[in-house]
Amino acid sequence: MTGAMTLQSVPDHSEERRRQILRAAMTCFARRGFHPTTMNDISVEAQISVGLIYRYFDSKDAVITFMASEHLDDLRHVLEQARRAPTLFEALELVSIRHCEEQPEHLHLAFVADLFAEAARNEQVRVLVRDVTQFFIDSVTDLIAASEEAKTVPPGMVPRTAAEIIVDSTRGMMIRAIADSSTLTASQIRERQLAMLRTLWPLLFSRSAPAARVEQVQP
Amino acid sequence: MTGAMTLQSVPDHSEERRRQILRAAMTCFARRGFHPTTMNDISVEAQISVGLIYRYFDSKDAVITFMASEHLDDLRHVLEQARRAPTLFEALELVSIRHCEEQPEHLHLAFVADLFAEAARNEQVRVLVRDVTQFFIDSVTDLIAASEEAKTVPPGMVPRTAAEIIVDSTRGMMIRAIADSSTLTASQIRERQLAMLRTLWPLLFSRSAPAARVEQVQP
Amino acid sequence: MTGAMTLQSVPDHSEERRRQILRAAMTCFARRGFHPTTMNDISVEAQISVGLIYRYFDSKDAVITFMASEHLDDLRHVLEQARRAPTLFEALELVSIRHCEEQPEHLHLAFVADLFAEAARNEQVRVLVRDVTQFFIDSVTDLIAASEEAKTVPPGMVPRTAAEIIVDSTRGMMIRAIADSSTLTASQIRERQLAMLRTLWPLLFSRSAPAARVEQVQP
Amino acid sequence: MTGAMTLQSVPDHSEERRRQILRAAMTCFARRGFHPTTMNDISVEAQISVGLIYRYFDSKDAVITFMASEHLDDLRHVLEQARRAPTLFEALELVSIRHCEEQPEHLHLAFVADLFAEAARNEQVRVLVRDVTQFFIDSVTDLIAASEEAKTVPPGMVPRTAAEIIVDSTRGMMIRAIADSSTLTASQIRERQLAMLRTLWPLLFSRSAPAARVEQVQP
DNA sequence: AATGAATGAGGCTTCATTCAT
DNA sequence: CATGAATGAAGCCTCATTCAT
Repeated sequence: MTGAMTLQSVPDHSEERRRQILRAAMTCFARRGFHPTTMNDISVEAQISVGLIYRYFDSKDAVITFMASEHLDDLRHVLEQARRAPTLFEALELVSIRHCEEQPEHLHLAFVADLFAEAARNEQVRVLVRDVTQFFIDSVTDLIAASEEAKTVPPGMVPRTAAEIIVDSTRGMMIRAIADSSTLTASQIRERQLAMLRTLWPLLFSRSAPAARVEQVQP
Repeated sequence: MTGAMTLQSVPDHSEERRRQILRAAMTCFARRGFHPTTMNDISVEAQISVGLIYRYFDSKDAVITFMASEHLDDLRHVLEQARRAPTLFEALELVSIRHCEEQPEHLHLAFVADLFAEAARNEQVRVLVRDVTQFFIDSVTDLIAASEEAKTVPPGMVPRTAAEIIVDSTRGMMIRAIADSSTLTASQIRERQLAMLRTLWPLLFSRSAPAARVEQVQP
Repeated sequence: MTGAMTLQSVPDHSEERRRQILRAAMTCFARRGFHPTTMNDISVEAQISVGLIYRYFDSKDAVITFMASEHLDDLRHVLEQARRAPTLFEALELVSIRHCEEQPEHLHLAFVADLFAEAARNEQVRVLVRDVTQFFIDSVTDLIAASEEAKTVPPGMVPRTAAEIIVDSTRGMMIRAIADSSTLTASQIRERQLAMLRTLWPLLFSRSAPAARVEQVQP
Repeated sequence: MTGAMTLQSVPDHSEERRRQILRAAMTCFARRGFHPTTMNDISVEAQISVGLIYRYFDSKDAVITFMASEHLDDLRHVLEQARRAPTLFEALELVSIRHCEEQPEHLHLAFVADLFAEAARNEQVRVLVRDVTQFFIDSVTDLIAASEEAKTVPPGMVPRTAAEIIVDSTRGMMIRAIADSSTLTASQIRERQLAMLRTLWPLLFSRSAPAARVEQVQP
């Protein structure tokens, strides 16, 4: 039995270390951003030596890239949950709130903002961000298409368009949240996010009538 | 007289140099981001010596901060124009398209993304971004409030809320554009931006009448 | 009995390990040289852990120094054989070819070159190289002095001088072999070495008679 | 006139710096070898900052490679002189003695040994060493072929073979000199080098007769 | 005896900034 | 005003060595 434990705990420990490093890196990245964060910062935060980080990651860039791919995994997880939500609204609530929600300790808004900035210059990260975004929109599109509400959308509004509006405005608001982060608390920001969703909701889904009007606007 | 000329031409020339440096910096920042851009990169781009940059700016950070404030000025200028647009739609078009429009050569998306990322850690930049955002929303709110369309919004939709939706989704879409920048051209991105505005438009404003007006907006 | 076995097998096993490490180190050194070879490289090559190397050697430098002294032992061994060779030519052939002969896989030219370079700065290694060289020349001198051929050398040619010429040109050619190692195969290099010896031979020894002897040497 | 001086001294100064760095590097390399020498060592020796070295050389490896190519240039220069020597003996004397002669301050034997060791692992250096060697042998071959002495060589001895023997034994002796450098002075080493040449000389060139003998040795 | 995770000093290199010309 | 050579702190990464297991 001890043998079994050992067999299990050896890779376990290794994985634990990896996570410890990633957690420390996230803390640092959230605090100062990718580029200004030094490998030493991370090692201090993780309470290990610099050299040890290189046993688990090839380079600083590898840490960033790995962290970005973790972000994609997180998102997948959230959307998995969303798919199981009883109503579309609850599903979207989960998605738009959880998307950039806080880590145990702090919002990783800063991390996500850095990720986007990094995407502008790092091909690998750009592809990741594109995948995340694509997956995000696709999933929300599916959620909408499968829902009751999709049956009563305004004319011209297709699930994908609605999904894009939701995803984009969520992200735009997130950016806004960064600027407001020293004035607003995390829960206030979350509340605001929610409020926007509640406002968009009836515009996107409920309704039946104003077809004529819209027709003219969209040539 | 030489003295007078000098007195007059120096600040003139000085301001020109300043702009030359800023233009070069923007090109570099758009290309590689703040942190990876070196002072040397800028000096080469501006075709001057490194030392000269320090005659006009205290430090690299000062260049970044100054550039951020320029961004605010640009925005003010755009909103000034928007205010003079004949219709709300045209005004919003100006605002949401021009917001992240291209430099002579390329979109400065990367610069804006970096600005947001920087906002997460640099108090000075954060305040600037907050101001930009605030000013942006306020202006759009004013535009809406002053327009004909505001009279026919859906129930519960106030000008400020509509403004927030427009601003946020514009920004969210801009982020999306970064990830897609290697796949899409600048004009395709601009077109997409425009399409979203056209979709949001009837949702936000039309509820009953002003069809005629809108007709004219869409030639 | 177990005790006896342990007492007997431990040093045995220990010596085996030592050799295993040295063999691995030689392979690495031959491949990349002293300095670029890491302790990890050696441990991987020897299929043991890094830590274990330190049970057998105090430091990386100790491995190098020990290996250098092994080189001296090898040489002693070769010269021992040479002394038992039937003719001087065969003896010299052994000496000048075997000197830098191949490991199972490849010439350890690189190792020897590193050894010489190291000699220029490491007193311990320098002394070793001096001893090797001295021993080498002395042995060849003895071989010559004891041979038939020594009786018919050109005027002014003493055994030691002939030995020096042989040793030096052998080494010089070895250096040349390094530069040619990507163009020539190990056996081509060996053949070249041999050809030089055949050329030097009549210059150094023949002056009058022992044709018959020589005939036999070259089958 | 001052202008002319300035125009001349600007590139001059740059070249001077380059040489200053190379001189310092050579001192360090001769003292401790390539790998153990740090960029900091070189900067201290050259009495400049580390960063400045990178203004003149791309990397540490570039310094080494450049230095190696300088070695080739030196050799060319020596052979140029040799070609103008009144007799073959004097020419060879120049070549075999000067080849590894001292810098203003010290023998760069250690540098050359390191060069050979480096050749075993660095393609670029290997090619350089090959070129140096080739050029060396070719030049000596030409010297011999053009000389009076070439008319009276022992049968079977062609200029190229004689050149190879001279070059190889010179190099082998140089290696030997490293091991003896703490026991012998530079001039003693030079004298020994010269003595060997004097011994080889009559073997290689003078002569007429012993054709029959040699014939049998070389099947 | 054996492992290999962990350490941390130290190497190479970059780059913001200064300053003599 | 303008240059760009020069500086040196600081970052990333490697690797000899140690030590708990």
